[in-house]
Amino acid sequence: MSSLHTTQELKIYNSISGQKEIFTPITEGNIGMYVCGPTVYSNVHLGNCRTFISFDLIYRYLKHLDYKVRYVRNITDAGHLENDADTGEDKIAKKAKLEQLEPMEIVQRYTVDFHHVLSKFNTIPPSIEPTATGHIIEQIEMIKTIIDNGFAYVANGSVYFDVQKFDVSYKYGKLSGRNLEDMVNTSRALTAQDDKKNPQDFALWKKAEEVHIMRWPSPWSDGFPGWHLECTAMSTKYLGEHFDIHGGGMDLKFPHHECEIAQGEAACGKSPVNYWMHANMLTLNGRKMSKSTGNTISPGELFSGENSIMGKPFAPSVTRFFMMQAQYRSILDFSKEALEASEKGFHKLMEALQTLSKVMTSSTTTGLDIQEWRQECYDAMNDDFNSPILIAKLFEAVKFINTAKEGNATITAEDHAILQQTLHDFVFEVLGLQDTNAATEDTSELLSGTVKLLIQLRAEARANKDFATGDKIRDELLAMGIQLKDGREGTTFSLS
RNA sequence: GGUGUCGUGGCCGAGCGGCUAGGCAGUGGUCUGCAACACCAUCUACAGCGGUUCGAAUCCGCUCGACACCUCCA
Repeated sequence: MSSLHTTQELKIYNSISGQKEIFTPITEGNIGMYVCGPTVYSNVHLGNCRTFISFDLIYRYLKHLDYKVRYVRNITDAGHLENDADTGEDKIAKKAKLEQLEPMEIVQRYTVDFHHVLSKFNTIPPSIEPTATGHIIEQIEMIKTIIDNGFAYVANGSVYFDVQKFDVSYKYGKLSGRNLEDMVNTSRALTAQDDKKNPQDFALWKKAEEVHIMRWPSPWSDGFPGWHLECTAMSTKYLGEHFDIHGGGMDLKFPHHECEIAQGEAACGKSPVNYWMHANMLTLNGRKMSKSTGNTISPGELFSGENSIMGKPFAPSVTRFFMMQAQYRSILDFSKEALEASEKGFHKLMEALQTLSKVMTSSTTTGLDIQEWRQECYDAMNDDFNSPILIAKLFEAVKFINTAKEGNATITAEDHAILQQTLHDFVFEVLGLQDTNAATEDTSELLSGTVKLLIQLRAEARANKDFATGDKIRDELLAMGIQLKDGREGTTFSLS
């Protein structure tokens, strides 16, 4: 299927084996992919966004390879506790109390924010976006199965997963490389006074306190489901007991994903996922961005420039490009200098795309083997979605385009078409970038006509050596965000 | 304390046994009335110390340092 695009197979780094593996879907031509979504109790920060942008790249490339992808990303709107002790409070309920709102108002507000921000980053919505509260019945059914299979116990109205017992039959810790014995011996967690038999056990169902508003009836108590269980219930419902790819942020690897594996095996008798993928963290000042420590910057603050770190606004596409310049498994550090570098590079890339349409074709191609270059682009992405290598390749094309424009390289009409198509595919379709300049072309005839008139007036002034007037037009337009560019064939403009 | 990841030129960031990563900044040019924009050229690094090898940033060992997870976090 992918042979249309590439002669090499797609390799994916599988977190559970710790190495790159050739990707083989369970059903040829189809992929089931589940990514853990946000807990909607506050505005998303940029670190959260990186994970979803990383998986957007992956989703886009898989689609580009003509796979039919069912992409499921949940919304956690209940059950995510502040901590694992019995006193642990549901994040959403806590926020609701704080803001004196219904929990569902909290959920709605931050779900809207989440969607709004992700659309700014030009991410494609998932195929299905299920919520935890919409799947209480499925979760209760799954808990019943796990109890029936002997891997969970009821205590005081709550249900806990019996990790010790599970470990005997299936081994707990496969994903995170831990073994239960070590964990028992070295656990830092103080023995919380709760209903659990062992500190490693985790809640499948929690009995709600009297004051707790978020509660649903179940065979064990009025309560709410455990966080880990939500993902298992929803992934099983929409992708089956065994599916291709499960992703999420690196910080979910343990315990969240480890627990998902345990639940899947305990309920269905088999490992739920073939390829585990983890996107790495975005750091700020060398530290993980995190809501709890306050070391964050929000997308809104970044776009508007209203923040103490950056000193100027950065566009969503520039930010996205910045993220694509690092591989999704690497920690990426966020700074003004790094963003500015990406901004310049991004504009250079976009500029070259415009230039390409003006390059004359010839009877031969010299300076770049277009077919080979194209293959190298695919090789980069096939090697575990190595977007930084892809971008390096794109810049090879940029150099070629500029050289060709100067007449120091040539390209045939056929190669020109391939180059244009390939660049378009990778820049817009796969990397998901948006050309801020191109928007001007269709945005407004009015603007473009007006600026052209000013350019003409300026040209006349300059012809009369009235540089003061010419410079005034130039400088004031620049102040408004319109950059005039004096070239050999006259003056053009772009929005900055 | 346990588990794991990582230390690359001024900055960001690929590579992971032999071949220029790339972007930005800097420097030198081209263009321009002056600029800006743009374009061209250039800058040769892999924490330290040992070892394996014909050859190591890349493999092994040790040392130092950083980060993440083990409690909520994408």
